[in-house]
Amino acid sequence: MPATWSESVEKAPTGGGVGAASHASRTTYVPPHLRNRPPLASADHPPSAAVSYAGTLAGNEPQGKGGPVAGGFQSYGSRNDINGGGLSGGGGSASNNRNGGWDRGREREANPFQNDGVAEPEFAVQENSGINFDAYEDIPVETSGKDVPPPVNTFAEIDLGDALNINIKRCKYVKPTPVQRHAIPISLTGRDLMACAQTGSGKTAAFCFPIISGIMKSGQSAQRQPRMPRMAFPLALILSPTRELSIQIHEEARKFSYQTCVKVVVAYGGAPINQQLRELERGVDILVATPGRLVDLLERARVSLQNIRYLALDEADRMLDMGFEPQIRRIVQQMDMPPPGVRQTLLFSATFPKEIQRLAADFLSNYIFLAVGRVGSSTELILQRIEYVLETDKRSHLMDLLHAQRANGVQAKQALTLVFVETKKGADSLEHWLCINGFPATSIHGDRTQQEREYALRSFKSGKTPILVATDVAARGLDIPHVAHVINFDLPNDIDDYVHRIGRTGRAGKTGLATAFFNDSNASLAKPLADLMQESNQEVPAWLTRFAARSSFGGGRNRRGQSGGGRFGGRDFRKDSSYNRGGMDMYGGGSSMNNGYNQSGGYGGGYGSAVTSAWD
DNA sequence: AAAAAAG
Repeated sequence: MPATWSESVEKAPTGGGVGAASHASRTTYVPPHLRNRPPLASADHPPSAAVSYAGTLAGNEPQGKGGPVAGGFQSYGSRNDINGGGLSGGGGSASNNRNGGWDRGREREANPFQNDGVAEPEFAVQENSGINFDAYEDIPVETSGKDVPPPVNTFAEIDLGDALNINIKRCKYVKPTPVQRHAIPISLTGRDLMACAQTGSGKTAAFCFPIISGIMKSGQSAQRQPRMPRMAFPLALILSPTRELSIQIHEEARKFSYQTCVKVVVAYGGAPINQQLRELERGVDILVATPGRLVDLLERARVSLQNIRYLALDEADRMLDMGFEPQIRRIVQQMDMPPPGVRQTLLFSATFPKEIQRLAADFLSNYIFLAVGRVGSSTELILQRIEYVLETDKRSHLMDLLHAQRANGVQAKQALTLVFVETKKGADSLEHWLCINGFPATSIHGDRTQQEREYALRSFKSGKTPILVATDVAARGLDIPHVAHVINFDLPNDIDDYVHRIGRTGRAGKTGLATAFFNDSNASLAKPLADLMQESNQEVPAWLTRFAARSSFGGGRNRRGQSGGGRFGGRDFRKDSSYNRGGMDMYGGGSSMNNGYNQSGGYGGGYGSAVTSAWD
């Protein structure tokens, strides 16, 4: 067994250990994001790949192609009506209720961009500038549903409004990513949407832009009910499964809505509620929240959902799984929220099992299904290694991996390592063990105080504590730049969780490494894991294949098999006849399947042959 | 059996 990942990385150019060999065999394939990328400094990309692309890299800086963008933003120069609608047109009734006038409110608004690049000076590289957005054209996209609006190619084509366009520019978004190209026009026409999408390519923006734009154009921001001055009436609700993810979405949304009339507030548990209540009292258009705290706020009658026009569920499959479903139903169906068809509902996730799609249909009306991306273009950025490690050997094996990383020297600071364990107790004890052995580690899990959780995440992100031990609280959605290595110290039981965990690395077009410790207790994962690896062009160890054959022999089920390949969720469950009995028209209209079904042209057809994404 | 989400 090759001792370390760094060893295999060093050998990668010539083909060395197992990992390197598997990688070398794939050198001809260049993921779409990386085509035409400028040469990469190998130090920034410890785990592989950079070398392989050197031959095809041309000095083609994406931002140099600013033509369409510059033109796009300027073309909005005459569209004062959009901003005017929000700021002055609606100002009399809406914005004046807050802080005595919109200009005063604006003066007070903290600049959400000011910490960009300051908090992490050593990570000065612009995340976006390395991505060739044009190359995204190759990603397969599938849409279905009635009357799907065509995608756009530039932000300029979309009527988002001046203020939002300026913020898009501030975010250095040059061009819409595939999910944005498709989801934004769909959302702007008011249609409900179920999107299998990739956060790394701008998922948050894909649902935030239409919401912000829609609120601005309506000129109804931050309305208050004079009779109930202490009750907040948000126009949009964004729910997410963890507090940290809600915080992250809030930070993003604040950037997008900077210097607009749109007010974004976040509410989550573990933090003092009084400050959140004060924020809500000052007016809120978009409420980002975790379910528990929102229920609390609803019970206290401090929030009413009666004005909700937009509902977005991030990590929607998680939000609708067993643990969350009752709470979500309570919020969405049993309070005062307008029903489907009145409000607009947007569901986003990378993984969307058919069972969950069926549940989700309860919340949607005549929706469009959208799937973006596939195995070959994302997961291949992550080198997956599975090692057979007995429970008793895990710590010393982990120590070997970390020692090797440390030996890499200076770059080790940037090579953040995220270690997933199964239990909160396990996280605590592993963190403690790492620390007493001289490794700068911290941990995040649900038994730590919210203060500790946020501090741990900050400390990790900044590189101060380059090792983070985490439970699944950190598995989904969190965008942590510079995670070079994800170690599944304990493998999860659900292959979806594995996909989300390893997706914390290899983001924004960078490469990543994912190592997992496998032993007999993970037998049930063998088959789905081997299948997933095969689908993403990873080298599957022979012993794992044997394990998979053995464990699936006894009738071990996995979702991949059930869903007919394509655990990515790349198919609309409405097309599956077993979910569509008796000729019932699941599309919600009078049209036939043929009319209702729309393959977006030019993408070379389906990819039902098992598609997954390591991005969210 | 465990994690997450209210206090």
